[in-house]
Amino acid sequence: MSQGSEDHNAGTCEEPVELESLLGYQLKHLQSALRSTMDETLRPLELTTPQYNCLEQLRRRPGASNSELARGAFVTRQTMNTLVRGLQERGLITRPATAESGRVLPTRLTSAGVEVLDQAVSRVEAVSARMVSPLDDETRTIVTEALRRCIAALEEAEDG
Amino acid sequence: MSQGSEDHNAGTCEEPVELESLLGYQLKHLQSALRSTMDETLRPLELTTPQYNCLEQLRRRPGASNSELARGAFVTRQTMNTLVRGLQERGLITRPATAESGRVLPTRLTSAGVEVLDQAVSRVEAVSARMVSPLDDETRTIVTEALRRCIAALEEAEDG
DNA sequence: AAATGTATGTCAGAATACTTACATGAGTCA
DNA sequence: TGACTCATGTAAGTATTCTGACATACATTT
Repeated sequence: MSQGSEDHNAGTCEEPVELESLLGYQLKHLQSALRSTMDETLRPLELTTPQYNCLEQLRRRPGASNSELARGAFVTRQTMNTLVRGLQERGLITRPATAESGRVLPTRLTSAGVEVLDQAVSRVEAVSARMVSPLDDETRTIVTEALRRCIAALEEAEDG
Repeated sequence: MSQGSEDHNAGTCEEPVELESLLGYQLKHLQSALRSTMDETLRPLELTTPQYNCLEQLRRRPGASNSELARGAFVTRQTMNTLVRGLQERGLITRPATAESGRVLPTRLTSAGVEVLDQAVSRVEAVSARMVSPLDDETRTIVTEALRRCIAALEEAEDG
């Protein structure tokens, strides 16, 4: 604390901590590396990482709505909408033109989509395996659980 | 379509693993939450997270080149260039119009930039502290080290 | 039934970041 | 010196994602 604020040139000139020891920095670095590697891996299938995420979500929740997919992929509805359209035009997913009950248009994988997704999954799993290869089982569990707690800590106090 | 390969529904229908147990998923989730929280925290200062990262880099490496900043922030030179211009127009950083020796235009924080950055740093550190608050010191070390190893594993085999 | 609140899908525009491309300066090597 | 390589800065165009806005459909309340 201490906000005498006058004689504290500390704010700027102190070299606070090594970047590499900051979780946020490592997080961003790893995310960047993972994204690059995944894009590279998926390029032969003409899929981007967000597109893959969309298909993957759909595999786990067949018939999901656009908004549901968006929440699961941590993007906005609008972003997911453009994503869905692209995949729809390519024939990888289907979506009814009109809603059955509400406004929800349940989306599903086509057989072509399943085919592409199968290839994508095996590639992505290989990347994922490579990423965690330096960690033993116990460490993986610890890290995953730790990240889960960090997420909760960030989100709990947020109003929305 | 329908090819002989009907009886291997394994590729798609198997529910492979819980999403929450996948490191990549948790990574994305946490990154998303962190980004949102940081943007929210920095909004009163009229700074976005990328802009903050730029200033923060500059604090650690005064006189860094645009390309250097880009690498440190995991964005392209061009992206950092637009970022730098915006901050320059706002008077938070300075950049010589012409290069002294090579083509490098060393960038530095202005006193106004230092002032804003100081406020930003304290806010961001609060967010960061909240994020890691559920972890004890040992776990933080383990997680940070684990992420470092994952980064290395992803990057080592890459030609890029 | 009417009003309200919530969730969805979608359009339009702006912000953001990337890819491609080119020119310039410096270092290396013949 | 000249050719080659590499890194930098920048421009133009594209792609991606967001914010703001609006209409629709259902549930709840009055």
